[in-house]
Amino acid sequence: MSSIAEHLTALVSQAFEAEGLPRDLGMVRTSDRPDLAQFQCNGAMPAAKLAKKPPRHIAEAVAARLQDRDLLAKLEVVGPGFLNMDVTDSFIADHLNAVAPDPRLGCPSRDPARTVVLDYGGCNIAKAMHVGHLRASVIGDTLRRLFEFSGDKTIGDIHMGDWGLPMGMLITEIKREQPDLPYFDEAQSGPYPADSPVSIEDLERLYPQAAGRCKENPDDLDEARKATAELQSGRAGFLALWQHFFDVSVAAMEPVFDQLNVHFDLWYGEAIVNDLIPPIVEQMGNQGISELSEGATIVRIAQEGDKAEIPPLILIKSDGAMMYSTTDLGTIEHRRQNIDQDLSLYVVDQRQHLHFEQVFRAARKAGINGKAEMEHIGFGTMNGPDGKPFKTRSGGVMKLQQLIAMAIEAADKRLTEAGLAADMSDQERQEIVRQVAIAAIRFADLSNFRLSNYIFDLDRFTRFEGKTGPYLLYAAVRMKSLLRKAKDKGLAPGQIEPSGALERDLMLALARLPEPMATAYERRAPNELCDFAFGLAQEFSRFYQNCHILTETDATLQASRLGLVEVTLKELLLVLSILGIEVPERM
RNA sequence: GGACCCGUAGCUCAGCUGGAUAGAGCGCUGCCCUCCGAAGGCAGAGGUCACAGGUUCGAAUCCUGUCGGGUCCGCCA
Repeated sequence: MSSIAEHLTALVSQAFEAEGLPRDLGMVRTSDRPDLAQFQCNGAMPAAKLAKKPPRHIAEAVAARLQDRDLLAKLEVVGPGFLNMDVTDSFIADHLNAVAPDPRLGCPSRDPARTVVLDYGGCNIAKAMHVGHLRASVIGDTLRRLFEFSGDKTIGDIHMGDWGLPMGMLITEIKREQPDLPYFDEAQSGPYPADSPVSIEDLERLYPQAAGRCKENPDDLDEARKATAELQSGRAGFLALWQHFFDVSVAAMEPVFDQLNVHFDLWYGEAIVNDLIPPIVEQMGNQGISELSEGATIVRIAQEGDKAEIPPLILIKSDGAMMYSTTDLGTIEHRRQNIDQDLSLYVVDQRQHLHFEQVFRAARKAGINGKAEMEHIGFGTMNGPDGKPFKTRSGGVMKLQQLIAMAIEAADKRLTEAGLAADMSDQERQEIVRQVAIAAIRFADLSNFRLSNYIFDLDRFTRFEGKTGPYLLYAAVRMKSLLRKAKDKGLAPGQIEPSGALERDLMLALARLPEPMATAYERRAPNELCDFAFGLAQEFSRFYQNCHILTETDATLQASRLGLVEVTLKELLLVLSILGIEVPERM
């Protein structure tokens, strides 16, 4: 099954080939000028150069080979050599009837399917998630859903920051407050208590406290370094304590990600690759890739063609400790050993672009990535109304939980204003409020192009009017409501029949689905799906406004329109599910 | 100093692998509820696509330069 545009592309490509021209000139796409035609092909213009013939002549020759009247309602050559096409209403209707029962709604599955690891989240143990984690997790989760739908096998990895100096700082800080805990007694090696001696609140308080102390006093810093080294070399008490940090932190993260509909398959962190680091360092030494420079072990990664000199990757600092680049190499090694992966996507702030360039080059140089391609999927920052990075009113870092709470409050207010969800139980209403809030946040974030910075404006995002998540929810709920009412009246959706212009416009919009799906995949650009979902909802509203269904007296037309509503809903729900947006039954 | 990202309507943003009259939302003006959810629809005003060159039959899109904003640049993560 393929889209109408693909179907036309195949035909027009054949015609170009028959004219002795390259096939790919026959690419047909949705017309930029819907007032002139439904579909267009611009291939005659570039062909003119190759064939040294006027583009109009080429377009006319191609057109002459396309006299398939069952398919084309219109075929004309316009302007310098545009090939404009309309397909017949019956072809469009047939296409939709074929696509409607398909769970993929006509979207092809990628062949060959690949195994793709997506690295998003990047949260740190013992530190509350802040707004910066929102984009990583929402974009990453959406790409995971998109790749999975497109036919790939996907693995989402949160890739937590759970190793290194901050852990040593925490250990020494806790020792200061509770020196009698068994974890610090070198004489014993367990078993240790099952319950954590610290809560997430403790950790969030202790970490900044410890960091401040280490900054002030070099002796404290040394102690923290020592504890870090002991942890990393496997001291049992410290490992047991660290495990509590990990568990307590994950337990705090899970509900936040649940609220956001963000899912991870793997809750790995840096700690898991600890043992892989020494062999990698040794290997790179043996390969002659690394070298000593100013006391540090570095990997030079400059390549020919670089516009500027790219600084080397530091594998081991002059004090013997490793850098996060080293850990990232460890992660690549870990994945190569454990996952048969074809591609790794790193959904991380664009500011880290250079870092990933360094890591990828070093990994390729040493061959530790195996067959896996690696790609940094950067994104811009989320700013406050002043255009600067989003902060709380008092100027501090805003926690992700706080932001979600604000969105929920705003959504609640909107629903009250609109008199929605008024007759529902508290529990039901609460869930709808959450769904509206998350739809607002996710849609707002995803509808901007990934690399752009954007301004977080909760008031705007939670509106039901305009290009917002709540508007899409409204549109989908209205469809559900309509189908419910029809069912109550004993009406069932039927075959979609060719009918009026409004129906045709909606059908054409529906038939386009594979295009944004493919573009979003190729460019790793969820905003393509947002644009499509919004355009579809608008097209539906137009149809809904003007084509009444429940009062329609022509039974065939009525069943056809109901069928159209049903497919529209299916398609909208599919796209929204990829965006991680849930739609309530009513609101 | 060097590199990367960005500059499009009053505001917030799409469009950028070259194509016809540059789009959307908000805001603004005027219409449309005896009818399925008006949280909607229709019509309209509003843009020298930062600026200057270049390539091309054709440039918001590609190239060069200038100006303006952001970011990054070996021992933090």
